[in-house]
Amino acid sequence: MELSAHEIEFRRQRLAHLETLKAAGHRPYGRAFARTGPLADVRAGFAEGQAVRIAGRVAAVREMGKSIFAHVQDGTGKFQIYVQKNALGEASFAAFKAVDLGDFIGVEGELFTTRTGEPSVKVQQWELLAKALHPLPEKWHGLQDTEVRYRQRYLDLIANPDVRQVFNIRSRLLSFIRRFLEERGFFEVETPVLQAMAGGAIATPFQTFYNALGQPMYMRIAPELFLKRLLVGGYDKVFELGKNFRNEGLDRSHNPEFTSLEIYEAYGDMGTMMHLVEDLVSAAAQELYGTMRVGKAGQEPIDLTPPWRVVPYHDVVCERAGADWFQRPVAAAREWARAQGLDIPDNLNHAQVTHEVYDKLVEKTLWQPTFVTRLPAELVPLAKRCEDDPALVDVFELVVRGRELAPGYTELNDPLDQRARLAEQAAGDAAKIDEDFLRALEHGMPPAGGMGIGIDRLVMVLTGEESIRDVMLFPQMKNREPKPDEKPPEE
RNA sequence: GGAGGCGUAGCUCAGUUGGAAGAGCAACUGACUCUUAAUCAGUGGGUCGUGGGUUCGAGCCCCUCCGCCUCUACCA
Repeated sequence: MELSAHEIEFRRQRLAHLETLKAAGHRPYGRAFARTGPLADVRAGFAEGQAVRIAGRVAAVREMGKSIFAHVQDGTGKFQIYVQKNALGEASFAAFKAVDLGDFIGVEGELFTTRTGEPSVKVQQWELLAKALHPLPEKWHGLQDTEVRYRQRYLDLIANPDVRQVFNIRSRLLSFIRRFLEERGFFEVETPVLQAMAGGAIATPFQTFYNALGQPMYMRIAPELFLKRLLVGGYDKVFELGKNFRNEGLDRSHNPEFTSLEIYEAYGDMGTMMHLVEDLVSAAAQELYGTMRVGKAGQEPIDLTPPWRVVPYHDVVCERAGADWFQRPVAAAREWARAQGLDIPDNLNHAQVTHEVYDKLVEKTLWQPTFVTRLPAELVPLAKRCEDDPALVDVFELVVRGRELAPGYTELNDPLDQRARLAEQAAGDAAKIDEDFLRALEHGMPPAGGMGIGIDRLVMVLTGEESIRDVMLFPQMKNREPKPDEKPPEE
């Protein structure tokens, strides 16, 4: 990339400072530095006059002639240091003036409190740990440009402390989920991401090629079919926490690569799963926030206190479209839907019109956690039919903030029905039927409840973030096309 | 895929009717031994996303392309 005159000048200055520091005996990029502890711990254990060693990135410098105040920042917070000429000596103090914003330094000194009451370190010795050759983003407004924030997330993390909070929550959530499930006897497993056939959901997979085997491969779109093989194999309670990949568009609730939690429990059903997810999510909120009411200030809070509302698909559609909805002729249904502003082609049958109504008019109004149950069978090929109505399946969709958060099923364990429904879905293309999975089912899979929950969307619910990109450290971004006269240099 | 918005200094942003490219922070020089958005004085820094067009003259108007954001569509 071409550098502007300003960038060239900036780099020249920083390299000159680096030379100054080297001449003063500093290593430009240091080795391990034994710290008293992270900055938050030093602050928590503050004792006047105590000797400490701390390290971090220089986040602010205020020079005042023969003394300098600065802040260093690490993963836990910031801490002020006080650098005095008569404490360091002429040479060391002069060298410190070549320290730039963004550099990493380690200091040794003693704790004291300034006149304004700020805990600080009076520096006796310091060393350079790493020189930064680029400027930090502006300190007051932070880094606003969304593109830079996502493409260079490290700058976002340095400049915008709130961003770090979101990812701390995400990390603690994952840890909590593992603890919660393990305490209940679930076993964490890992199943293939690279698959010869991508099943378990309806989605376009990413395709790749395995050279050694000479065969096409796919990135998984769901772990479901492998987890069910484990039920066949005798694992009663399993879960997998991992990435799925779907070759689709991206928007603020979809990233092509996303994290899901899938859970299966033998001898259970969808009701088992409803209780489990209710307990899991409400306990997570309690653990992470100390309350079950979550969301950003200014948003309508989400109340995760159990029990959550349970409503059949039939009823929730009738609430919006009228009690006689399912008795109306399809033409009348289409007409009503169009009057509501939906785009309904003439070839949609009644069930399809109903689903449009649910998708476009109902789901987005379900703000507080709601289990929508008893969905039409054709929407869900891997779930068991309801005992009292074979046209419906025994599933729930958990909807929060108008968005689907988690589906759960009473899993289909009848291999003959499963074959028929996969065949219907494959529409005559035998290559799309996972025979290996069907063979496993034919060996007998215990009745089971299963569910999947989108971790990214769960983090969105908990943190109140509106975009999936704000809960993923490195969201998918489009490549910037190099200009024709600016080909990457060959090396 | 479609519609709209945005792209100006390292960062955050102004830029009037088409008429000499600006501010704050950051940087540099100097002063200052309790500052914390330090202060004060001074200096440097621009391919106005890209390529073309209209015009005497374009940051501004028109077209192409690139990227980001929002909506929409596809997709569960």
